[in-house]
Order: sequence, then structure tokens, then C-alpha cells
Amino acid sequence: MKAIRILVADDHTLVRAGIRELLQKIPQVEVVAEAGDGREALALVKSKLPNLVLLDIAMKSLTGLEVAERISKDFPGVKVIILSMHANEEYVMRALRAGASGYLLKDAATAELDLAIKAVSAGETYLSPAISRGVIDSYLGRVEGKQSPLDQLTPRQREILQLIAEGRSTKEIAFTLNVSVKTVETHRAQLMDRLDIHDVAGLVRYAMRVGLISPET
Amino acid sequence: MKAIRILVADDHTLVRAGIRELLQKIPQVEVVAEAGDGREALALVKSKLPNLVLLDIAMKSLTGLEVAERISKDFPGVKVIILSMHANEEYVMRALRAGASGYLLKDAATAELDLAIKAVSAGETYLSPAISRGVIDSYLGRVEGKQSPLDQLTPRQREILQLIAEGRSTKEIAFTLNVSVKTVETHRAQLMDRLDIHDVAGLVRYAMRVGLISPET
DNA sequence: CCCCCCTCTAAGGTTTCCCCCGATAGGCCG
DNA sequence: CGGCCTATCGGGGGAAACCTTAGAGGGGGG
Repeated sequence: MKAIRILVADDHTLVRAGIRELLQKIPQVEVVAEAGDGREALALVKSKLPNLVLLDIAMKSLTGLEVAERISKDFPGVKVIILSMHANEEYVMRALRAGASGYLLKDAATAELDLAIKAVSAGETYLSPAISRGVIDSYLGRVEGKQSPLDQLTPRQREILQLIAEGRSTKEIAFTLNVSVKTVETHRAQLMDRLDIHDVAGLVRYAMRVGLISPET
Repeated sequence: MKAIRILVADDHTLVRAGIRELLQKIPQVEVVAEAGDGREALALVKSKLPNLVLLDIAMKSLTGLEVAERISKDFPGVKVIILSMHANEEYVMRALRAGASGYLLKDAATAELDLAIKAVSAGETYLSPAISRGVIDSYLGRVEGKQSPLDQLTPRQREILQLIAEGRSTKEIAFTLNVSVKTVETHRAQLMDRLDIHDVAGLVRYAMRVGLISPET
């Protein structure tokens, strides 16, 4: 049986290296690339075509959720496991909706990593015990998923909102996304319109509320 | 030469295991124990008497900073390196004051781990480059130290920072405070200079960190 | 099948704001 | 007294935001 080719994406170099070491001890697993942010992760998925991607949820430039969404759209064969520090139900829901096959807490047992990878590779879904509990509860309680406020934005708008909230200037954003400054201006105007927020400060606070960025970003 | 005996404390099992793997690849380093929270770390220091302790800053029951403080009081021979995700200057200062000999960012290069351990074992102090910069700056600015983050701003500057973070425009602020737009601009420029933050988004996040505003504001 | 809506892209023109310079006046401290 | 810090303003030029308009492409409904 051939090895499972894995891409690891996490913005903290040490954590990433550590995970990589752990993975290398698992037989039939090969780490083919590492990414330090969301955009890089996406590019590497394209070029390396891994079988599975381990995505940290809190990354610069594109969140793990955003990346998961694109992967499952553009590369349906590539499995995604979200790595997160938080058992936040909102995150879990968004992760699953974004097409992730697994959601692993960073304080999971080491053995879970192995388990999760094997399960997901086999086409199943793996959730850390601490959160599958919550998902089941919510399944029993309400089937109707409450929609995230971010759903009122297009993916492009979310992306630009995140970059704005990270403090990037319009020019930088335009350069990063390879579009013109005018385009970015339009997106910003439109997303501000939709959110009914008309200043940068409000955007930053909004982005923080919905988890697009953290205060330390 | 005998091995450096190390204790690793971090509440995320996966991260801890990863770090352990990284450490085991360094010659003359032996991981003698792992702790999942602050209290456990302290107990293990007592029973295992390691030469060096790697402490995550964000731990349950006792933070890494508190643990560091106790270690340097009760076991002055035990060196401490703080591991943190944030280059937050406040944290760095508290860590150093708590007796830590090193402050390592989790997004540090893998090689830094080795470097830091060697330096600290030799009685020196190691700070990740990204933060030693800030420490040096602040050393050059004020030798007597003592700054709770907001204390470096004048009352007027704090007031204006808060209004900016609440999303008020320069013009509105000027009107509210009964001063000219130019005055507000000057204050803003000066406070940005002091905080070394050069965009509104950064100001908003800063204001939130220090509690000047809340996400719901 | 065609048309309309949505999304992403973009430009031109106007307005507003930001930044770099400088300046004055009062308070505080050695 | 002579700095140093704080708070207060202004001018001018360049950069950025804002308003309007619009085309290309995808997807759904009549």
C-alpha cells in the first residue's frame, strides 16, 4: 500500500515542525510539504497534490476554514483535517460545512492523530471526542444549523475583510490578490454595505467577533 | 558532558508531543518529563529536578508565568524558557521579571530551539529575534521600564485612541473634544508613534487587547 | 433558450483624509 | 532659567477613500 501524502499548514513554525515529527513516526504517512499560512497552503495543494491536508484554523491571509472550502471545491479528492485549539461549536460547524473530514483539537492525544488520519483516509469522518459530543447534542436538539453571520458575504469579500482587519492597506491587498486597487476598493465598499459597517474600526471588531482574526494577530 | 535534563509543559498534548520529538533530535538533551498544566509542571520540577523547563505561557491552573516565578524562587538553579504564540511585549516583560532566561515564539525556526537551550544552559538569555527587537527598543526608550501598556500614553492620547477604536472619524473626535481636527491628527500621530502601530486596524486590536473597548462596542 | 441576478473585475473623477513640516503656549524639573 | 513634555493649531501636497458606472462570466428560473 502506498503512503498517505500529507500537507501540514500552521503558522507557527515550531508547532508545524513538531507535528511533522509526529507524523513521520506514523508508518505509511509521508509529509510532502509544509505551509505557514493559508494562501501558501492552497498553492501547495495545487502543486503537490497531497492526499490529506492538516490545517490549523487560525492562519494569516486565509483561515483554515477558508482554505478547506476551496480545497473541497477545487480538489474534491483531497481530504482535510482541521486542527484547532478550540472546541468552539461554531468553528466545528463551519469546518464541517466547509467540507472538512476531521476536526482535531490541539490538546488531543497523540494517538488521535494516527486514528484521525487513518479514518479520514478511509473516507470516514473523525472528530475529537470532546467535540463530537457537542455535535451529537446539537444534532439531537436542532437539525437546522444556525448560519454564521459571515454567510452574508461572498468568499472574496470575506477574504478581503480579513486582510483589512489584519491591517493591510488597499494597495497591499491588491498586490497580494493580484487584482487592481480599484477592485479591492469595490469589494470593500460592497462588504461594508452588506454589513452596514462604515468604518475600518467597525470592520476589525466585526472580524474579531466572528473569529476571522484574533486580537493578537 | 552530561545531558541537559528538560521538562516540557504545554496543555496541548499534540503540541507537547511534537516539541518532545524535536528535542529528542538534539544531542545532549533528555526530556525527563511532560506536564499538561501549570500545577503538574511545578510538581514535576520538584520530583524530577530538571536542568531546564520549557513552559507554554497559556496553561490551565497556573500560567507559565506564574510557574516561572515559583520555579525561580524555589529552585533558582532550574532554568526556564517561556514558549509563547505571542510577541506581546507585556508578556515578555513579565516573563523576564518572573525569572525566565528565555522567551521563544512558537513560530520560531526549529533551529532556535536548539540555540535557546544551549544559550540558556550556559547561563545566558535567549529571546526570539522578533521580540528582542521590542525589548531593546523599550530599553533604549526607558531604562526604568515600568509600563503597563496604556501607561505609555497620555490621558489625552488614550481618550483619542479609544474614540478611534470605536470607529469615530477624526472630524467627529475633534468635534466631541472641542478641539481642531489638526490637534486630533497630531495626537493620533503621536500615539501611533509610541505604540509603533501604523494602521487603524492595529489600533483597534490594540485597544481591544488592553480593554479600552470590547468587541461589541 | 434567453434573460436576469450575482460575483468579480475595473476605471474615472471627486473629495476627503493622512503625513510632513512648523509653531505657540503652559507646566514641570533640575 | 532652559530644556522637555503636553496640548493646541495650521499649510500644503500626495495618497487614499468614495461615488458612479460597467463588462464578463456563471447559474437559475421562466
